[in-house]
Amino acid sequence: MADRNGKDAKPIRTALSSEDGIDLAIIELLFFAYRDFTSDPDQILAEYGFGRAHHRILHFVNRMPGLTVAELLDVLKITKQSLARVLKQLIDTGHVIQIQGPRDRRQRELYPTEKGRALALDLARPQSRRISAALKSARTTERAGIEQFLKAMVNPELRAQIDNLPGNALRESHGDE
Amino acid sequence: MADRNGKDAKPIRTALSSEDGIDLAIIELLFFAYRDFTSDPDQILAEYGFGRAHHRILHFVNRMPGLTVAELLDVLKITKQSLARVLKQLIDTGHVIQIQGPRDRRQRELYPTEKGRALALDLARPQSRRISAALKSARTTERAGIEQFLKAMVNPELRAQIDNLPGNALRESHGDE
DNA sequence: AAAATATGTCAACAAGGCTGACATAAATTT
DNA sequence: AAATTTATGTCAGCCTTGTTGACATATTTT
Repeated sequence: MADRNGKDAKPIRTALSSEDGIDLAIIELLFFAYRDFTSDPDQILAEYGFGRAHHRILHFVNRMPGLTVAELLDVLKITKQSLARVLKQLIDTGHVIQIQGPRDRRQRELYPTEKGRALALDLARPQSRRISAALKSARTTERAGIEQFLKAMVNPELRAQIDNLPGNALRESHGDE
Repeated sequence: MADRNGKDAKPIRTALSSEDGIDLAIIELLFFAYRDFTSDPDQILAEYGFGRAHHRILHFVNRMPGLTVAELLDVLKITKQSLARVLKQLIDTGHVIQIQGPRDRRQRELYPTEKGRALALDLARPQSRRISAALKSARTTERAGIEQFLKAMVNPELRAQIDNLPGNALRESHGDE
């Protein structure tokens, strides 16, 4: 009757390692790399009382000006109620503006203001600098290999989200087209 | 008096692109890659009523068995109150156990149980599979280049956290030593 | 005219961060 | 031996950002 719920079990004292064929090195590298990659903009955002949610919205509104609320929801994969709260703050602070859709007047097209564009750039700059430095330090100037690897990490059915962004030369052959 | 707080400003209709020398391609690839990289374990965790916080704790307890609460806090960079809530659940469910430190009896050494080790492996497996597939698809079998890039993305002063993990052959020369 | 769609909004809830305050046991310092 | 510091635990409350469900409005489609 001991060990009813798994308590009072024995401790495992050996470290998990690459024994079971798990690629721990890259799993952990992705964790640490992403943690620090996001820390740069996080600091700037805090000055504005913003968070990562604001960053994501601001980034995609800048990358796809005029996208509708529904389109933004689709990229971010969150609910409209979640979006509304954060988007409202970006609108109230004059970083984003809404314009009634020209063909369908129910839609709200989202655009950055100059202020919003400037902030998006401020947030992107340290990330870009970090990437640039990392690319240099990786002796193998294998930028292409790194891009291919990262893209291949994305779910196949969602890779279109990448291809649909403007000026992304990173398109694979799609059979025809 | 118009434009008091940045509202009623003009919309910018041009998309942000690689104009200002910002590396948008890799910024976005990291975002999408990490989003999907974490989605695999997230699904499994949901079955247990766990979240990403549980995953992080479980991972590092498995990778550094016997580490103390203070050491874990240092790796995760969260407060002990945040840790306590989640760690308690892992202990109550028999995934992690605490053992009084042998030299310093104030310390609590954290160990995975068999159950905890099994779950950690279940969570790591799909991530490892995704990485393996991505490495294959990146024609350039430049694993080393990718590892170097990711490591170079981490804050220099925090790279020791990577080096201190067991069985990580990814050590740079540190001058002497 | 009726139904469907795009958006907004209200209310309530949860996870997982945070801070501040205080308690305990054990180690260290005086 | 006494006082202080350290490692940990815990209580209470707050914030952000996600969730669901319900309902309102304007506009487009059927």
